[in-house]
Amino acid sequence: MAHQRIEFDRLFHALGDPTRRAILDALIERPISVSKLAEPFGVTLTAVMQHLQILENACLVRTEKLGRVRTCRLEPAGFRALEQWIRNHRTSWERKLDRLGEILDDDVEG
Amino acid sequence: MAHQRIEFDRLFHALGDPTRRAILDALIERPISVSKLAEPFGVTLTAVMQHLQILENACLVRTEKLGRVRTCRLEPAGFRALEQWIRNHRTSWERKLDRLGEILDDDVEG
DNA sequence: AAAATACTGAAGTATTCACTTGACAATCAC
DNA sequence: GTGATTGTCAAGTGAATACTTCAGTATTTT
Repeated sequence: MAHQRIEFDRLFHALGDPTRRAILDALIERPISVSKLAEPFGVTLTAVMQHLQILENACLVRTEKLGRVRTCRLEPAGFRALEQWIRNHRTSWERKLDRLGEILDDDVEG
Repeated sequence: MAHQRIEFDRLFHALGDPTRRAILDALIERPISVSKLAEPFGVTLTAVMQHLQILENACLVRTEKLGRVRTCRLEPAGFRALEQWIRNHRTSWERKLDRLGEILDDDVEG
């Protein structure tokens, strides 16, 4: 499924940037405007807007403009997709990884 | 923790490429050599080597050279880190996301 | 209406990315 | 040994990325 692949490309790419993960952490607290969001990071409003667009494309953030203020909040879809991706892969990995874990237990601890 | 941040940068960046995710899927089946791994993808050996290095840096893959053959296999650490990241964030998200879910159930506007 | 606020759009820049080519080991098969 | 196989290294290319600046456009506020 090519469409799914692109979705995960966008999702993982979005999460691969520390500023964007920090934006998500900020949005956990509460929905806030773009400029409030930009304050803590040492970057321009424009840069934050660009990050937000990437986060929106990854379905991790949703924004809504009321008057002149654009309010940003978390969007469940992206997180759910990520969890599902892991769940799907964990099933197949577990077999191999747990077996590998046993092997590793012989050499290393932890 | 700056070190942790870099670790997740590498992890998510590694997962953000479809070829690298396909490499991981291939390695679920069994450990294989670099050239066997390269076959299905329409890219050069060198390209696959570069992907492997990124996957190794993300602790998603481990490789070992015996004779002239380098064998690649899954490495648990990266996957475990990813699961932990989600677990850590899910705790804080759940409150907001579940509440958001309820709100969305009430007033879905197009 | 004039000024301040909050964002938007276009364009530019330096860096990183995914990939290639081509020359060079190292190792195995004969 | 010779030659095929398997991988490695260095350098280059075109596209994407993260960021900037600066000139707008709406929307309050006064």
